[in-house]
Amino acid sequence: MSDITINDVAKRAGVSKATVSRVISNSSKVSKKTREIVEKVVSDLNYIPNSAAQNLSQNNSRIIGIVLNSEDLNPLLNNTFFSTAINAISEFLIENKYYTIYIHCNNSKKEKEYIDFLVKSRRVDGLIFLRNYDDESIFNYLEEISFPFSIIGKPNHAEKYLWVDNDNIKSAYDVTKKMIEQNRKNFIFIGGSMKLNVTKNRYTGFINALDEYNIKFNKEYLINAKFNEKDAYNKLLNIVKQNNIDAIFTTDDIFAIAATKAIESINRTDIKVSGYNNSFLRKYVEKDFLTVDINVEKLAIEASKLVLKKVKKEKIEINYSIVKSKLIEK
Amino acid sequence: MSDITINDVAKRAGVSKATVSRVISNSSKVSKKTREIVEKVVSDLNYIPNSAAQNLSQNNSRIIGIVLNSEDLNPLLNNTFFSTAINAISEFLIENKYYTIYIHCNNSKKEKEYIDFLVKSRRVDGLIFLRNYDDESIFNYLEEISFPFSIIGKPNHAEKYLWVDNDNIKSAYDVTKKMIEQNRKNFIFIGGSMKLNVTKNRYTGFINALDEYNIKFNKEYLINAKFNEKDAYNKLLNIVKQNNIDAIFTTDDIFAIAATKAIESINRTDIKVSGYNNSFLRKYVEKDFLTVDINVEKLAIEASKLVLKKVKKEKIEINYSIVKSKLIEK
DNA sequence: TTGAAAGCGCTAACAT
DNA sequence: ATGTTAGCGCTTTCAA
Repeated sequence: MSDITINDVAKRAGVSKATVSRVISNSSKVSKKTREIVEKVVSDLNYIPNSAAQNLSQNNSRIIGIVLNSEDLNPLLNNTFFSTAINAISEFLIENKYYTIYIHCNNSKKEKEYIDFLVKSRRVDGLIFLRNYDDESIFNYLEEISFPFSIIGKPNHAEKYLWVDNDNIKSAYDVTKKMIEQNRKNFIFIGGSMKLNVTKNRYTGFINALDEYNIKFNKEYLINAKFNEKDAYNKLLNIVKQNNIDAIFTTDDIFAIAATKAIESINRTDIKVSGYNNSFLRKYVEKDFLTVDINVEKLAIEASKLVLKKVKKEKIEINYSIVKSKLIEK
Repeated sequence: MSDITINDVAKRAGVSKATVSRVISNSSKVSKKTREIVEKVVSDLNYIPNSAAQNLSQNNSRIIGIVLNSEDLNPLLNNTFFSTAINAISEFLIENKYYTIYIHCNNSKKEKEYIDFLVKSRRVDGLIFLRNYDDESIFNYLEEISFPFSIIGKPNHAEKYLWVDNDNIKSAYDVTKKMIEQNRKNFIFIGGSMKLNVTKNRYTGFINALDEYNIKFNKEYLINAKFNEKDAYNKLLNIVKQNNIDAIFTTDDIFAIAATKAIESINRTDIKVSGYNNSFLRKYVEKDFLTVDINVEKLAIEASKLVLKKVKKEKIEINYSIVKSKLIEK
């Protein structure tokens, strides 16, 4: 490695390193002539500034951390959410001269410690949380030390933080309404833990639609399942067998697929099913179902924009961004 | 933000910052007493060293870059390879006090430029390439400037670089042999581009097994497909319909699924199918097929180990690592 | 418009 | 065993 420094450039160009710095940062008043000379040398020597030196003197890192808690990993592996989000974020940030560091907290207890280390060592300028958790203490902490971060998924204290999300109440309402209009009345609801806002909100939208049509929902048909196929499958099968079910609303295509296979296994393909995420997995079941495209790219980019604004201390008019989701029928 | 520095700690502990530095780096001889005093202050003030300053004076970054070329993105999205690899790498590296930066080259032409920037700006100490490409000029360049990197997937110039891979020739041989032993003779081979070493090697192993049993392979049954279901599906269907096929060897579960659906559609489920990657997608087809678990975690970790050794200038006995894959039958 | 010089927070060689 | 000091490579004030 040659390791050209600003001094080499300065010497060769016959100027001071301050001038080179000015040309590099593309700012301050430098005469056109000087600029051209310096630029020529920079290009000849293929000079690229040492980032550690820049970071030290500017007290930043130009790195945004993407944080994933390991509890989220399993569901995400069955999903393109993770890859899509990371790719979208990194693509967006790199256009803005920021890099993305990826932190996977494989140990929930260590999360605070990890993040504290990152923040205090100034290794990152900001953070993006891939998910909202029930426990928001880490958000609270970061807010206290006024460290920039944004969250994908509306947090409980939505007014305090920067976040992006779909309107889950509305999308669930729309999906449910669609099924009701197809003469469905006897619903099962399958979702993840009710501790997750996403489950709560979709449940709310679901109930709203039923209320509007004066359909009442039997709480015994509310299934909170683990994110693996078998769990939802088994619970569901019991209910369907013994009851007059004609529709199954689920909060994830994974559940929807489980549901589809369950009803196929007992030849009840007349039952309507809906899911979320517009997963490519839908290709792998015979019977298609309703789903919702949550637009992960957009969520990722909006979250990046928000945290970047905060980092750059730009004015933030609205502390959140609602990304439109889309009902997919075929 | 308080931004405690080494000076604050030194002052408070009544020692010089050199001593604090020694305590931090946990090295040199510091008296037990002094160490305890300093450690107390460090913990009281919750001091964490500024990474930019450390990086600048040590001329490193403690960051390893994971590079993905966008050409690879599409196939990877249908796969857990990407998420699994990134998570395994980052988990391993963080235990070794390294961070992972993720670079997605959305523009192949810019790859060299991006990487050059990362390297020259000293933003990364090493790189891990998630895939091997036919064009190895970037590897060649990095080798010339002796910048540490490793590759997941055996490169053409295997002796020159650090890499990890499975023994694809052997695994393909094993799979094929297994099918032959089940009295299969008339094979179709479906793989990606023959420019990819992985395709070439699996094809070689496939042919080796056939040769051993004196079965000859009709080259017209060699399908090089794009990584989307339809492509393989259509080509395949034509061949199967008109010929006496009894087995389909494929280099990816995605292809295997396409194949399975194709043969199901014409009621030829008597045909044996094999794939690669032990994908969770297998759950979503009726008829199961043979597959190979390539052990992505291990590949990722071995690649991390190799590049880390290079970064730390440790002696590297063998420049590659062959990770055992596993034939999965049910 | 340009340069000199201080300083960012740390490490490491040297001295004691 | 500990302190002094000179960098690391940049940015940024201040002066000219």
